[in-house]
Amino acid sequence: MTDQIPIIYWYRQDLRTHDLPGLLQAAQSGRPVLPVFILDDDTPGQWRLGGASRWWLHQSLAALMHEFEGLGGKLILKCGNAQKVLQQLLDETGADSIYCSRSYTPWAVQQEETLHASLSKSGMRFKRFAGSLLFEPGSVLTQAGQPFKVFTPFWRAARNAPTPPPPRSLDTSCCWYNYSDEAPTLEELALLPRQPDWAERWGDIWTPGSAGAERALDDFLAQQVINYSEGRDHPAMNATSHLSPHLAFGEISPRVIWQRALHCSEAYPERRQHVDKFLSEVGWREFSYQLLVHFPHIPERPFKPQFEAFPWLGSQQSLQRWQRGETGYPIVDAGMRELWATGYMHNRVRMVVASFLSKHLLTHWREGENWFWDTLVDADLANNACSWQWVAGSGADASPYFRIFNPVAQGEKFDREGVYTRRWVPELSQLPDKYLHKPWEAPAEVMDAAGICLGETYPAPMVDHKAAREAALAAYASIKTNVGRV
DNA sequence: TTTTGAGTTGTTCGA
DNA sequence: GTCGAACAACTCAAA
Repeated sequence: MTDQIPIIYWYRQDLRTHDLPGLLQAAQSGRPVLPVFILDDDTPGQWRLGGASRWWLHQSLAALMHEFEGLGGKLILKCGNAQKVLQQLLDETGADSIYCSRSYTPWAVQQEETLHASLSKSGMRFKRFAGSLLFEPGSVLTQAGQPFKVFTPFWRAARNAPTPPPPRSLDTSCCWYNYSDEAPTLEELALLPRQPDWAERWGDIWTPGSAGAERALDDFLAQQVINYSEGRDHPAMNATSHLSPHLAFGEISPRVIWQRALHCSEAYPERRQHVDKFLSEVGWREFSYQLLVHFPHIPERPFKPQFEAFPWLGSQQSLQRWQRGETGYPIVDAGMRELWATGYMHNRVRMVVASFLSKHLLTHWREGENWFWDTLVDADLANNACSWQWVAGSGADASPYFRIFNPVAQGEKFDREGVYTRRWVPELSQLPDKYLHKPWEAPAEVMDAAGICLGETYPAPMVDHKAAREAALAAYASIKTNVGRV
């Protein structure tokens, strides 16, 4: 009775049931399907999930388990080395096949290859399906057959490439495998923070899971997208999609985003420019993934090799002030505190704080990358690594070295009324707009009236902008001579 | 092979 | 206050 031999569907980064080709094919086989999620903290090494991501994962798994109940099935949880756990499951259930959604992070690619080799030796089938991206890495190449290193031509080529396949739903008539052996509960995975529970109120801000993701997309395309191109730069405006954590955990398929966004463009031609801008942000995710696949050292080493010689400084103490939002530059501190309080930071502010760490504090971008990895609910290896390298100047298509964000000018330009800054740095809330982004310039009577004492109630700026800028330019100049010699 | 045009997100300076 | 130019070459991608 081969049709009774179960298929294991192995969940990792794509925590949904909709538009998941591997799950669909398993279900269509008519054989019983056993969906399993394995928490593997063994294989990823330094890139095991960070704290904020674990909180999200817990909520997302709860949502996915609920989805399976609605489908009449049950998602099984396991933890440990995924290869061993899967081998055990094959033995226990008599399954002969494992399906999954293909991964692109270097450790996961390695893990899949090892698994593939060992399974094919024992006659088992291991099938990987494309589910996380619009364009498979390697499918969009230059005319010379090379990966793109510049975003604009990459995205132009992608948009001219065959369009991603339309999303496909799961049939309702699936046959699920009845797994009765022991498996940990969600609580036993111990993904939630305790003592202290710093995520206590995150449930008010976020709705992890596919339903929350779909709602975020629909709301965005119905409302915020109308003014996305400009609004997206203003952190107080709530003009962005907030889809990043949903995408990072695959709760929504990028093909669904693509299809609905284009549909929105067709229905409302005046939104087209904004929709295109939004899609190009999704395009940056695609770009980062294809860079990561072709240059797997990107999370650890500079993309531009001359940056190996960059004279990074940065003390543990200054890193800590940046992490805690105590730099004395209000827009930087607002961003770092938003991150700590919510597991998220507005994109514009991410650039400002990243520029500040790497250029004003001359701290290695990997310190920032690690901090973001641990604290962001949308932490994504490809986006995180490529974006940090972009800001630091060592990445592909990077920000030029002389582009050093002025945190005062950025605050005044993008948070003119100070709504964002006052929200996250409340000790400055009484300061007039004119001085909000540079409290050290406020006259004594203004500071008194606002109840602020620099160095006591709010830190004095930890570096002088002008001096820091010049030091950064000098540091960058020092590796340029290296380029000439190579 | 060589040539040519272009490249996410900025800042500062001087007119 | 506003505007344009300089920043500083370099690498990429296509013709």
